[in-house]
Amino acid sequence: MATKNVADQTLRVLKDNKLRVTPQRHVILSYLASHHNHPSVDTIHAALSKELPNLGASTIYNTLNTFVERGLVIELQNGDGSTHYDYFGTPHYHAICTNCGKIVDVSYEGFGKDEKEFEKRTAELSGYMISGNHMEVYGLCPECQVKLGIKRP
Amino acid sequence: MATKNVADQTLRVLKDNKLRVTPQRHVILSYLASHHNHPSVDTIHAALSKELPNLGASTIYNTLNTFVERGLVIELQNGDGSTHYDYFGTPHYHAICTNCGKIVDVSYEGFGKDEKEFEKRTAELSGYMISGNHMEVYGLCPECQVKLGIKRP
DNA sequence: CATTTAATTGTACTCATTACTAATTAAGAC
DNA sequence: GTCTTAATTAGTAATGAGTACAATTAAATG
Repeated sequence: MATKNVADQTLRVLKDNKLRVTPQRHVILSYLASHHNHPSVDTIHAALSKELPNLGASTIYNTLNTFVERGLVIELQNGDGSTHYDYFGTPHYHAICTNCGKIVDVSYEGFGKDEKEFEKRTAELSGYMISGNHMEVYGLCPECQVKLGIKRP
Repeated sequence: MATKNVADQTLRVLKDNKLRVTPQRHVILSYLASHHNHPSVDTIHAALSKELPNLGASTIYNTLNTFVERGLVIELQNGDGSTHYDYFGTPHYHAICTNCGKIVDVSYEGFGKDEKEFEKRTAELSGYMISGNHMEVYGLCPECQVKLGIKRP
């Protein structure tokens, strides 16, 4: 059994979600699935304009909003004024640098279980019918600690 | 020992943070400390314009940004396009309704401890020097579940 | 293929937030 | 209390992310 490439995988994801398969959607989702750089709309636009020269910014907004509605992708704010996007393959959360805005994925064995437990507890406490969560941790990334001359205790 | 009122408490908070005490800052912080409605800049402006008729929107933005920098207040997005603010008295997190945007505070015995543990683990995994976090859970609030005719399992 | 229905695009627009500047004011020294 | 000065405020203009809209294009279905 050969390993599926990203294009095949994302094609299947689109079909499974009953989304009409357009080159734009396919390319955007493939970009998100193969990069872990938490791009903004601008970043995506710049990266894909070689592949699809007529790709419009409004299409990217539309497409990403559709993906977010289906839960394929999540939105992140890092304080630079624009929204960043992340394809949500395996359970993880984010550490965001308060100095340079860098976002990294964090996970550990059992995070998925902890997360479910947290959602269940929240449902009991609040009465909300939970559909998802964001966990973000803020701080200085290793590079900025060096750059700012900060010693770790 | 008499219980301090909100105005006295917030005055102390401003002084402790070495912030110059202005009526604007005092009134805005008192509003946040005595309301748990997670207001936007507009909401605050509308609520305080009786008390301070000349209060400018830019002052509210400046003031809130100052408070956020000092960690007195945190920012929240509920998807309506504007930023909401919350005075951070005791450790808690937020449940946000994906239908109406309502934000409620959630906490439980031991949440503060869990939170610290989570930050410590994140520091070890990512190398970040942690200064804070946001935990948010999304779902339908009880009112919207009824409104949308959804049965809870 | 032909039809139907949805997606894309570009432009115009909205509106939250920031930048900038002149006028005002809080805090501390005398 | 008055003075000094450095910070804050308020108003307006500017920015820029994101949305609305209408015409065009393209995917799905049979």
